[in-house]
Amino acid sequence: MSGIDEIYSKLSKSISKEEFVEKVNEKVEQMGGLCDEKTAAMLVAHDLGLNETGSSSQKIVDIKSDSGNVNLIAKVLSVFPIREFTRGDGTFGKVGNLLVADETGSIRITLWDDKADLINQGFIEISQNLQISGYVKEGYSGVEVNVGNNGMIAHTDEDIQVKNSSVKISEIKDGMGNINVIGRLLDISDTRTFNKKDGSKGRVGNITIGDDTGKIRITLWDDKTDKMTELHPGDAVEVINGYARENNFNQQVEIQIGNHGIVKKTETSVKYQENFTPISDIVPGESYSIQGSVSGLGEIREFNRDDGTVNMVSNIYVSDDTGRIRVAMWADHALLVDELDIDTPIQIIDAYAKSGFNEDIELSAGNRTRIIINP
DNA sequence: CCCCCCCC
Repeated sequence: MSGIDEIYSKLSKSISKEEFVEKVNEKVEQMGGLCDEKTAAMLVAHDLGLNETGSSSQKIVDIKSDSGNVNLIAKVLSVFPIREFTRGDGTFGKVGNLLVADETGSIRITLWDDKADLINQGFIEISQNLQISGYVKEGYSGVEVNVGNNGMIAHTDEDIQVKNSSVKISEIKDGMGNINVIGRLLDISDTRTFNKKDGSKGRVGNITIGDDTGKIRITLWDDKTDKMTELHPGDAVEVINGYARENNFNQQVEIQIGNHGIVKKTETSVKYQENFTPISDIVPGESYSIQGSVSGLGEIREFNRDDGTVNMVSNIYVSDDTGRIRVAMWADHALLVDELDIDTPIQIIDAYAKSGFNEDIELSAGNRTRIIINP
């Protein structure tokens, strides 16, 4: 082993002796015994992106598509679920992705097979600091670092300052963590209480924010719901360290604010423009916002739901240049008919479209819908 | 981890 000791001495900051020796032995085997240990050690160092002067870590901003093998130290911002696939030769493969960042930027990491398994094994989690060795490739969404058999993922104690940049709402995808975003507060829900699995009471509430790229629902849990009483529609709101999840309710991606997340008022100015859909473009199965004027008014009706509770509904019609649609206004919204006349300008924001009475398309204005009269 | 899409 003396041949490899000399090489290892320059890499000792980046990899344990044990792991290095293991990789050297694997390399010798891979080469069918055609190279000696020292050569194998040099190849392993090369695979790991560690050159022999021992200067190891590359900054993310410097990683380019032709960087070859690289070694970087970065913080995990997001962990994406593993996918399994079948290769052309019939064997199974696994692939997983991370988003990591250092003080110079962020980059996507693609993990293959055993390395992808590290995600499921809980070895890789959001906010961890990792040392990563892999090879750079131009991926689907830009330059990424691939970590396969010859690569390495290790925990590191090194302190990493992450470039703290906020994202636009349209960039937020399922699975993202450490999300910082600024938006205009559009809507605040009531706080609901519910029973947790362990029998204790939980609290949950929602706000909706928008920026110039879209809008997104934010879910606040437990103590974080207290913050909602301090916020008002129109406020500029900053989210720090949220995480994105697709809800299992209507498959929309939302920002979750857990223990480590923050929501607060900020003085930044935020542009938001509601995106209204022409009435003739509405198809069932999605939420829409429309703007037009009242062209029909119904009565408030009370009814009993299957579970015995009483609810009320009123129906109105709204017209724009392209068409006319029925809008069912549920619960408190039903009372608005008393404030409406024919031709009253109105905006119905975030109402669900479905096929209703007589198979006509109608909008359902429930408790996630905002209705603005005389906007 | 929780939730309207219900009426005639």
